[in-house]
Amino acid sequence: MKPSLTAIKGTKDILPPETKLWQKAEWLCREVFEAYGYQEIRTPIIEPTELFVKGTGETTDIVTKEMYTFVDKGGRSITLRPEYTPSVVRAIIEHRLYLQASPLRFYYFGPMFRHDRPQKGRYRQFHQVDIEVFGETDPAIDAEIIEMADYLLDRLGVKNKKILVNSVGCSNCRPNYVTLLRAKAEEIKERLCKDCQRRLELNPLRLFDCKEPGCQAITQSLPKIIDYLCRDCLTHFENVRQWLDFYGLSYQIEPRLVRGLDYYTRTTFEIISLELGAQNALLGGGRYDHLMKIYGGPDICGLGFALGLERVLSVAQIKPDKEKLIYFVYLGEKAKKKSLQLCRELRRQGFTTLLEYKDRSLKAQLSRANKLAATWTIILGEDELNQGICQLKEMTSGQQKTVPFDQVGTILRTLEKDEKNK
RNA sequence: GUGAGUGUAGCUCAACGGUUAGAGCAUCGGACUGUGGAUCCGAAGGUUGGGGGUUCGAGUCCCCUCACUCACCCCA
Repeated sequence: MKPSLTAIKGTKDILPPETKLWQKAEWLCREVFEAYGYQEIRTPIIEPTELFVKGTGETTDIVTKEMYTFVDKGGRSITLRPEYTPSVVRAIIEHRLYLQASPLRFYYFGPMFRHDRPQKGRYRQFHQVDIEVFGETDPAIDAEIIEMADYLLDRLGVKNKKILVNSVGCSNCRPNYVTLLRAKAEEIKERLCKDCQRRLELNPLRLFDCKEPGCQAITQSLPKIIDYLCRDCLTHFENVRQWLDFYGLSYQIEPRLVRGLDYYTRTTFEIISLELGAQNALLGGGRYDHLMKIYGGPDICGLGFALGLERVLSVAQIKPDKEKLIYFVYLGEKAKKKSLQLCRELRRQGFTTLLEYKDRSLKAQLSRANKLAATWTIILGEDELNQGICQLKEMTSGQQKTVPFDQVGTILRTLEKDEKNK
């Protein structure tokens, strides 16, 4: 029978041994980001609702129907963050971080909250890894973060991925294009699906997102934004492409790639998995040149991406590092005491050891050690105790040797070293 | 928010509308009293998601509800 108290819909417990994979993935991300000069930043999970209304966009789906918003005891409207970028921008402005030497490079891990209908690769509480760069206008940085993203996914053992790149223009060229697109689309409105007719009204750019084969064929003929970029945007995009070629990355220009957040300008990109279903974007991001200004900060450009950890982990081929466990097997109260003492010493020397308080047979204890995949067991009974020794058993070979108490640590260290040299 | 599919032991799954709902894996114990992995034996583990209905009889059929899954939508 299902217990009456369960995890909230769209959320889930991450249990061992799966947590090992999370740790490993997080550690790999950290290593890669630090190698590229990023520093960790941590901001609160709850933020003023207005932060997202202003930045993410008043008309976006995220803000209009997916936020976890509540009024706190002080009467303030609080929201569990649905994305991360606005928080970083807020923190930068609040602490005047833009006065430091630019560019600023930050990375971040944490849970995000969106009230979507859960499905494969989509949860209400999900985890993102996020990087942001502020104050760098050079198109080389656009390519650099894409290169870093690609490298990170390689390190995480993600195969069958594809880089999609586009430019969505800027406040100079996009409005003209949108007007043109809307006009052209109006002409063929009848042939579009119902959803697309609605998109046409709200956000014509999203027409290209439609999955109906019919619509995809029709929208092929519609004008594409990359053909209508202003000169600056076009130059920027061409530069980004040159740098991507410089890194030897294979990518696909995807004129259909538009982002769901209002603040994007120029470069947008996604890396998708070819092994996933409908929710196949492993990470997505782009440039947001005016976001800082929207919040009343200085006019400093920014860019970054967010990576969905659940999705990445579902295709990542990573294995947790094997830990060497030393399991204590003891017989009798006196042996237990001595074992605990040894156990404590070994832990202080950096070994991973385990002693369990079950008064079970030697056989059962060894069986347990086996189940836990212990590398060694230390066996201590009356006989050993009287002689001041213990049995050190190497579990894969089954070989066992007698070791005086005061030499256990040294001998284990040599054994470890020997194994490394193999 | 819309649609479809699925809910049986901790996990993976059986059981034509008909005895007391079974098996494998996992757990614990024993065979083997101080030596694990293999094998055999045993134990424990269930309000068949919940509620209502049809029926002599419901895990099975019907309705409601909840949860999960997938898709739409949206996005990481």
